[in-house]
Amino acid sequence: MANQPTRERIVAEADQLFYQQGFEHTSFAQIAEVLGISRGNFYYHFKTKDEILHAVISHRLARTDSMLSHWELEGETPTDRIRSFIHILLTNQTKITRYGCPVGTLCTELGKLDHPARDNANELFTLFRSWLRRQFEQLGRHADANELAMHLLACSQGVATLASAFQDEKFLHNEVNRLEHWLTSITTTEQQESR
Amino acid sequence: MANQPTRERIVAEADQLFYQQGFEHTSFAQIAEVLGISRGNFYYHFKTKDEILHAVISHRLARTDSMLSHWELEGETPTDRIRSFIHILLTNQTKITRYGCPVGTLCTELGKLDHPARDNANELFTLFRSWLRRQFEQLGRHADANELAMHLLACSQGVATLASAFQDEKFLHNEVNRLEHWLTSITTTEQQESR
DNA sequence: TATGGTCTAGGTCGATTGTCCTAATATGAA
DNA sequence: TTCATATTAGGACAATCGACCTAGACCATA
Repeated sequence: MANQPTRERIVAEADQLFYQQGFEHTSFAQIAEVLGISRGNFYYHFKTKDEILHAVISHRLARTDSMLSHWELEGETPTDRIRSFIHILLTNQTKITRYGCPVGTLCTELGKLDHPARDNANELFTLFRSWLRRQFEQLGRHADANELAMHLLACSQGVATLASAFQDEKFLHNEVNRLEHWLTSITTTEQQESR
Repeated sequence: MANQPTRERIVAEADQLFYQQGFEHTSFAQIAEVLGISRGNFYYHFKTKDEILHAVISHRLARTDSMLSHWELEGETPTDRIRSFIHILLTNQTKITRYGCPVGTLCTELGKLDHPARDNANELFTLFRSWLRRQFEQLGRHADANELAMHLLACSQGVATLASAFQDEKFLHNEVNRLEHWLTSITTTEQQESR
């Protein structure tokens, strides 16, 4: 049977390093060195680097999926749930300020590399997008739910990029406040319209 | 004397390839092949790859600076000038949909590589930021000019990232319309407040 | 025609990359 | 214990990377 610990350790470390240094810039030698295992050992668990990338993306997809489900159970109203999304910017503010958004930077890199796993990585975006769209629909915004979801996704994406470039956590907080106000205005507008 | 054409051709081609494929993923061999010159010829004009990167960034800085000056002369009101900024998303929509924002993707990559030229590349952001801040100040928004500039920068940044990930030009147009409405609301709000 | 500086071509270097191979070790069932 | 399987270690491979070097072509001026 597969030795899960080692395989999982590889995926977990590759996940971190791909995020912090980028996929291409991270080598087998480095992952092996950090984990304290030999380079050759890799090819028992993964035959190619792309296989590791695929495993990392799958891992992220699963983790994201469970996080969204958790938000679904935790938040009482759609507004609360959308707020949960906005607040990942605060939860991960240190890492985001250093390395940007894990989803956006990976998709951008794979896009430039014209890598086959690009569509796979984009699924991460789609996961958030579909979830957010559903929340906006539950808010009564059936007509423009998709547009609102994409807008919120784009905003948080830009916030992460600039916060990372300027290493500015204060800016990040400002934009989170702005997004919260926007979310409130969306909600109240909807309530007014639905009356 | 220096043979400017060859050096300029190297910078121009490296500029394109760094944008389309990323800095690290672009090799000397490829640039040389595209230009039809020998690899060794590079090292007469540039001693290291970082020198080429530096030249590319300087080239972009100069071009951006002249573009901003042009907008300054062309636009009659601050609102018109800010609109010019928003409209680069339309002007370069094809490239942005394919490769994302040239500034954002470069800064993100250099950040992950922990490259010394990172601060240099961030100057591109600062150039836009300062220019936008000045426009908002001329709009009377002295208190939050910097915040508004950062916000607009972040929005267009996020739009470029998502338009690239989803290869969606329609979304890009939607967001440009949204930004234009936002700009109008900013202007009218200011006029109301200043009365 | 000479001369000296500018520019180019092509080969070579060590280091690193992803990949592969084989031998050794660990593990667990018979 | 015995043996098959699962797992690991470490060396070797070709390819590619950035970098360097040298010989020669080009070109202007004297």
